[in-house]
This record gives sequence, structure tokens and C-alpha cells, in this order.
Amino acid sequence: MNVHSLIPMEQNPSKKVQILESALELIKENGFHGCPISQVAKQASVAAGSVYTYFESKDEMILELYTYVKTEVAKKISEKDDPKKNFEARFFDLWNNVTSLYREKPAFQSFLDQFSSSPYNTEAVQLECDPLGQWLEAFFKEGVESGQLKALNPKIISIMVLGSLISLVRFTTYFKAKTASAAQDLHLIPQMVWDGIKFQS
Amino acid sequence: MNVHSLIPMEQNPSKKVQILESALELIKENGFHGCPISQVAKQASVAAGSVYTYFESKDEMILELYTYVKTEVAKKISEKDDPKKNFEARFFDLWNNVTSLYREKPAFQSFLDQFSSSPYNTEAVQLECDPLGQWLEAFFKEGVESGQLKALNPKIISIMVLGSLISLVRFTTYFKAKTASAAQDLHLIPQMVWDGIKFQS
Amino acid sequence: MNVHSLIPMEQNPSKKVQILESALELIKENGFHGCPISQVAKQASVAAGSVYTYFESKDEMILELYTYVKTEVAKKISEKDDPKKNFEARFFDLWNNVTSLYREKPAFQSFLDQFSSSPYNTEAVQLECDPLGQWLEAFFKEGVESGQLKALNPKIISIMVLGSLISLVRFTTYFKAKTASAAQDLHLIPQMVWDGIKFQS
Amino acid sequence: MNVHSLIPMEQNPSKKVQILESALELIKENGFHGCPISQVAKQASVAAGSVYTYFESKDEMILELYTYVKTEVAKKISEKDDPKKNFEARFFDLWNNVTSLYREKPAFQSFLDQFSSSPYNTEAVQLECDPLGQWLEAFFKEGVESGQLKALNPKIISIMVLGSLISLVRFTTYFKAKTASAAQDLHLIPQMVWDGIKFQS
DNA sequence: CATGAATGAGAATTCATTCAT
DNA sequence: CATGAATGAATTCTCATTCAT
Repeated sequence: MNVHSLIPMEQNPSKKVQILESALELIKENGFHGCPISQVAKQASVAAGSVYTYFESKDEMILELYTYVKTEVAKKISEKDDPKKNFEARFFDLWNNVTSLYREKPAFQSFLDQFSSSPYNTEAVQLECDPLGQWLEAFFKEGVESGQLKALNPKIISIMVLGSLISLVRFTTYFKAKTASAAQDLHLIPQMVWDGIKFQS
Repeated sequence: MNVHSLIPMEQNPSKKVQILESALELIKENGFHGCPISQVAKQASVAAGSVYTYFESKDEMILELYTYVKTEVAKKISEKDDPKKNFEARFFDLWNNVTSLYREKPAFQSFLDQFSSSPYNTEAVQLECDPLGQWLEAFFKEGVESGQLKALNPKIISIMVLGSLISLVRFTTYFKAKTASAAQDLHLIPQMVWDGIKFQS
Repeated sequence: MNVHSLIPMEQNPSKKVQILESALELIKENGFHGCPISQVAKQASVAAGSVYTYFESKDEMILELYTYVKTEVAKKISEKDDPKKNFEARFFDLWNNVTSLYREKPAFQSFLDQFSSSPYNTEAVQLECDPLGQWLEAFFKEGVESGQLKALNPKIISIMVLGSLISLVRFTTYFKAKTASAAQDLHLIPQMVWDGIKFQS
Repeated sequence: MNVHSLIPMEQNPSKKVQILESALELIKENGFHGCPISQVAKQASVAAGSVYTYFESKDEMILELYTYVKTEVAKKISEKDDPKKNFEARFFDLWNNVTSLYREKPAFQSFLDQFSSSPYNTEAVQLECDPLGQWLEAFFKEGVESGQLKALNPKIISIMVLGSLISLVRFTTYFKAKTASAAQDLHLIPQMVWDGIKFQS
């Protein structure tokens, strides 16, 4: 007698994640140029055709990868925030958490960076649910409302902070040699940023 | 502090520049994906084969384009600096000059942004002559030495300032709608950045 | 002169017919190109793999579909023939019955037309049981033997009649606009054909 | 000193025809299924990519092939018509010319047949310039106006004549064995058709 | 030097078929 | 028997690069 599966499993979620992680790694190493579906599939140990079981097209896969990465980053960053600390401490925690996350998962940073400056990043994409942006905006809103940050639009603060942070990470990731002379002072950047956004009595 | 063109004058210089500008425009519109040599050549009004008279390969062309753009930007930025003004004024001038330049020549910003986050941007590339980086470093060195900026490595200051600036430009370029609500406060960003780097008495 | 269904009744006969009808519809709409098994299965509300329970391969399915359609057509045409009428009336009845059948079931005509001109239609296929051809041959044989048609090989008459008929239906089906000007005269075609085959005293 | 070509030759016409003839042959042998670009190119002794120098896409190639074949057929048929003969003789000449042409160039007949019943044959395609259809219509118009054919729309007559003819050719081409018994009478078909369309005093 | 037709390796995608559940 | 995820060969098409003119 045949046994019918009782577990409705529309798709194998782990295989989908395997494919996404494989694409992520290839994009980090070789850019969008260097991640043909054939390679993605090989690295994920699936057949090339199987990628199309999970994604309508390669573009769709890249877009889902963006959502995936942003969600993962938002999850990890928000988990580590301790709202009981004072805001200044939370800001430096955030800074350190992001830089460590990117150091641990350089593919996250590299992908987000490449995606953001690529034509994939249309306005339509940005208007979709953005858990990372939302969390950051809420975070800085708290700082403004509690009077610890300058009375600015939290989105503006996000832009400035993230810009500095991305710039810093990009430099340290890509150009270890170049910044060697400056490495000792890199930890002063968050202080500069904090000085820029904190409320000046 | 003027920077002279680095484009060698062998061959037909205007045709070479035509090709570079054509590539620049296509990369802005469609990313690295969307600039096949055939298109670049058509837009530059030359034959596809002729591109190989001026560049060894497509990669070589992209790399030369990077040099070209950085040189152009350095030239325009350095030209507009007035060393007779006080440093704070020069800082805000710089900020405005860069943002206007990118507004006038969005292809410059888009290309630099894409290039920087791409695998083209190897350490070897960065170690080559970088007139823009050099000029900025010299600029901030002056600010530090004259006691108007925090006593930090000028390279570090460059990183932070440029990061904020790129982030700002990227947002305003790509996402007009998204930042509409925040648009009125965008001009406050340079002040934040200045507050972050200025010497605090 | 009734023709019985040739579809064997092993397995679930309705599901087999569902699959055939689904393929028929897709071939009418999109040609042989546009009827992947996945679509056929979806339209028949079965799983793709299930098609292979009923047919050895896709080619086998197409060949069975040919048998199915020819059988259906033969059944409907033979049912409506009234041997008690005189032969001329029966000829015009036949003509009208075929044209109405094709108008009601355009997929029948479209499939037969595509199949006939395709490489599926090998000599081997033609030598198999052909209820439609047999019925027509018998019909025209009667006309010849009763002296109402020219004394020709009935197969030859079939060829000429069916050719005109298929040509007519193809034109009216595919090109409504084109024949608009000629539409009023289309009903004269059977008369021309009859004039061509009738015994000339 | 270099010699610039003085002959403006947008494309190599013979190579384009080579490709078309190659596709024609493959479609005759294997149908639309069996003519992948790779095979077409190989048989035409060009690289696969070169096909795209001459045609925008495979579909475009098929459509141009249709135009090519119809034009060739129209040319050959019209060349052999002798307007000085009486109309009945010209009709039998036409019939013989078409059947011999199709016997000499079976790929023409096979392609036209397959194309006509395929989804390529849209109304838009039919509304394009159709030299063969136009020539035939003009031919039969002459017959009607000179009182030698029934007073019908010449398009209608074309439909009937071509239908019989295609049907005949299809049978003789595909099924030599089947019609063996009938072969001796095949030459009587044009007489039947003529009897169907001629003016009956 | 300029041209652009020709090349062919490689990319995205499809789809008939299989097989573990 | 039914399912549909998985497969991978085959297909269409692109594009960097070459080379005869």
C-alpha cells in the first residue's frame, strides 16, 4: 500500500536557502557578472534546472536574495539591541554589531553594497517591505524623541549613519593594505558619527 | 591644486573620450550588465572593432573609465576650492560642489558607486594613482594641521565624509519618492558631518 | 455505418480523455510548440508524471490523439448520414456536417491540419486503421457504383473533396478578415466541388 | 595603403539564402521541431551566432522564409504562364507547373504546408504582401471576366483550386504506398477541378 | 587606422522524463 | 496509481573579440 505524504511541503525550504547562499557567495567573490546559474546550482549541489523550481528567473532570485539578506541582517541587529541601556551605549552597540556582522558575513555586506548601486535597486524594490530600514528608523526616532539626538528626521540620521558605516566597512573589507596606516584610528569613526548626530546642549 | 588630465594623447583623443563617455552613460542607465561593446561603439559612433584600437579589452576600458572619472571629478572639485576662505567655509563649499557635480553628471556618481562595490575594484586598482583621494587627504590634512578638525588621520576623515556624501547622493538619486518626506532636512546632513569632524574646544 | 470508440478502457478512461482534450486545446491555441506536458497536465488537472501512466511518451500521446480525433470525427460524420436520401443530397449533407463539426470543434480541424503536415504523419501512421478515410472511401464508392459520380477511384475523389474542404475551413478559421469580401460566395464552393465529381451525362 | 570597399554590401545575400535554404531543408525533413539554430547553422556552414547577423530571432527567420518561398514559387509559376494560350490550357499548365515545382522542390511544398497550419500563420502574416496569392487571384479573375470560368469571386476559386492541389501533393508526397493503387487516376484530378470551376453553358 | 561580419564559448531558460514518497 | 520535485540535455540568444577588406 502506498503511503501518501501527510506533510504538505510546498517546497523544500532548505534547498531554496542553499541556492540563495550559493548565489550570495558567488556574488561576493565575482560580482553579478560571476554568478551564472550553472555555478550557483553546482555550488548548491542541485541541477541547473532546479533553480527554476524555486525562482521564476535569475532576476527574481536576486531580488529574493535581497529580501533574504535584509531580513537576516535586521533580525541579527535587532536581537542584539538592549533597550534598557542608555541611548549612547545602544548607538555604539549598534555600530559594533553591524561591523562585526559584516566581518563575520562579508557576503552580506558585499551583496547589499553591489545590489544598492546596481540597476536591480529600483524605486519599486525600495518601496517594498524593508525590515532593516524600518528598524533603524524606529531606533533613531527613539533617540530623537528622548532628546538624545538632534531634532532631525530619523530617516536623515539613518542615511548619514549608514553611509559612514558602509563606507567604513567597504574600505576595511576591500582594502586592508591601504588602510593599514589608518587602521589604528578606525575605531574613532563611530565617535565622529555620534558627535555629528548627538544633541548639543 | 589643479589636476591635469591623465588621458594619454596617443591616437585620436576625442574618439577615446567619446567611447568612455558612451560607456559611462550606458553603465549609468543599465549597469555593467547593460553595456555591451556593440552598444558602446554605436553610441560613440564608431565601429565595434575600433574600441579595440583604444583599449586592450573591455575590462581595460572599464578600468580606464575609472581613472577617467576620478580624474575629472578631482579636477572639477579642486578647481572650485578657494584656499583663501576659512576652512569651515571650504568644507561646506566642497560638500556643495560634490553634490552639484553629481547632480549635473549623475553618470559620474553612478559609475563610481557601481565600480567601487564591484569586483573590478581590486586592491591593485586602489593602489594606483588616485588624484581624488589624494586631493581629499591633503584637504583634510590642512584642516587637521590648522587645528580646525579633530586630530585624526585625514584618511579616516575622508572615509567618513565621503561615505555620508555617497550615501546621501545615492538616496537622492535613486529614490526621489522615498525621501520626499525627508527632503526638507537633507541640507542638514553636512552640518551633522561637520559637527562630527570639527575640533571641539 | 457507426464507428465505435477505439480508446481502450484500461485505466481511468475519463482521465485519459481529459489529457487528450487538454493537449488538443493547447495544440489548437499554440501549436505543437506550445503544449508542454506540464501544461497539458495542469489543464487536465493531473500531475505531470501521471501523463506517463496513460502514455509511453509525449510522441505516443500525440499519435493516440490523432487516432482519437479521427475516430471522433468519423463517428459524428457517419452518424449524421442518412442513406435513404439521394446521393447528391447526402453529399451536400456531408459537406455541411463536416464544416459545422469543424466550426463547433475548431480544435479538431486545427489538430488534424497540423498533424497532417507534420513529420508525425509518417506513412506507417497512415497505414494504420483510418476509420474516417475508410468511411469516406465507402461513401464515394457508393456514389460511383450507383452511377451518380464519375467513374473514378473513390480514393481520388476523397482526396479532391477533402482538399477543397480543408482548404475552405482553414481559410475561414484563420482569416476571417481576409475572406470577408469573399464570404458571401463561400457557400458556392460545395457546388463547384459537386460539379467536379458528378457524373456528366 | 588600405583599400576601402567601394561596394556597399549591407549583408552577404548569398549567406542569408544559404541559411534560409538550410532551414527549409531541415523543416522538410524534421518539421519545426527539428530545426534548431545549431543545425541550421551547421548545414549552412556558418557559426550559430551568425544566423543572428541576418535575422533578429528564429521566429523572424521562419517568417522571412515564408516570404522567400512564396516569392520563389510566385516567380516560377508566373514565368511559365503563357497568356497567349486559351484559358483552359493555361489552367492545366498551371496545375502541372505547380505539381512539377513541388515535385522538384518538395521542401517548398512541405514548408508552406506546415507553415500554413502552424501558429506562425497569423492574420497579420497573411495581410502582408502575398505575391503568390495575388498572382493566382489575377489569373482566375481573367478567367471569370473572359467568361470561361463561373462568375464567382476569384478568391473563392483560388481557395478551391489550391485546396485540391495541396491535398493532392500532400498525398503523393507523403504516402506513395497508400496511393499506389490510385496512382493511375491521379491525373484525373485537374479535370475534376476544371469541371468544377468552368463556365457551364 | 576603421570597419563590421563572423565567430563560438557561454548564459538563461525550457521541458520530457524519472522516481522517491 | 498519483504526485510533483528534481534532473540535465538541448535550445535560443548574447557578446567579447578577431580579422579580412
